[in-house]
Amino acid sequence: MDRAFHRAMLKNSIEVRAGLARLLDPPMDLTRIEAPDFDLAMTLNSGQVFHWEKIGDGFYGMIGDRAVYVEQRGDILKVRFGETSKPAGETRARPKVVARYFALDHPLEEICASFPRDPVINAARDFCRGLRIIRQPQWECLATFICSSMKQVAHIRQISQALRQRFGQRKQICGREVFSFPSPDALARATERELRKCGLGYRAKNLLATAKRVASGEADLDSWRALSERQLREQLCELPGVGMKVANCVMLFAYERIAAFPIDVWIERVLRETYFVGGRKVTSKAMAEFVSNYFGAHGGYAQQYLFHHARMTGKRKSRTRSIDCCHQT
DNA sequence: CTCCAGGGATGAT
DNA sequence: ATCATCCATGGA
Repeated sequence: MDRAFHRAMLKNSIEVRAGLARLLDPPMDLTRIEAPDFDLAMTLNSGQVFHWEKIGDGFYGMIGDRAVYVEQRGDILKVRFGETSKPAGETRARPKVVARYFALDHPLEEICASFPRDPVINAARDFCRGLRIIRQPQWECLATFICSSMKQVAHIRQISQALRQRFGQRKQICGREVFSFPSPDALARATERELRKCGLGYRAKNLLATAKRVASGEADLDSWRALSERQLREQLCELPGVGMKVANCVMLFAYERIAAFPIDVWIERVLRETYFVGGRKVTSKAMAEFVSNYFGAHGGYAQQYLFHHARMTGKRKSRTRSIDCCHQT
């Protein structure tokens, strides 16, 4: 009977563990949000935002200071917010916040229809159906892209995660930990050495200097929303670690300036191979002028589609192409 | 192992 | 105004 007792305990233990495991699963009472013409996974993996983690069917991350779980079922998003530390923790998801973050109001059909017609942008448009330019918090976006210089997307994700874990606030969603992006003050109080421990390398100095400017109010990111495109770019470029490319990313991803056209190594490769074939000595100014004229008012979207398509179809410098012709698995 | 990455600041032409 | 060089780090 002693053995029977142990068996009963073991069974009980297993059932308890199974119950706990169920609690850690995404809960059933998810808020449903209609999201037609939207591809959540492609949007979150397109190199515009770096902290969402895919586990199972959904993504765990944060929108502002709220922990969020979100998964896509066809044209429906199922969402849950984590408990907030603010008045009487409510966990009801607020669809408006999610819809705004994922820019579900952007008229994608209209935007895509405004693209010029050529084989390269056509292919990118078809490949990236449902990819949206999301609305990111300004500081989070600015700081992350200061860290992005000469880093691969995987590295940026790693740096973002390290900064969040070390300097952000821990939250919980569906039994998992997520961390908020640290405030300007939190980073401004850090030392360069501490930042370097997050894998920042030489970017630590720039991030720290910019954090101090923002924390002190010398740089008022929110008030810059009223500026013209040119004025906004000017202000951003005065911040340490921010040049044309990063400024355009922040304008595109955090200021709704969807004409902004960041030119990184991938996009430059596409431009040179597609629109500047043979032409030597193409200055960066000439490229910026060309894309502004050619892609127009929604150039940022065209840029993001070209970027994601080029990256996913892996067209780096012609690699050792020896065995990708006729092998079978 | 080597290669390269969502670049920017700096100093020399 | 354009150009070369250096800057750290780690995934592929």
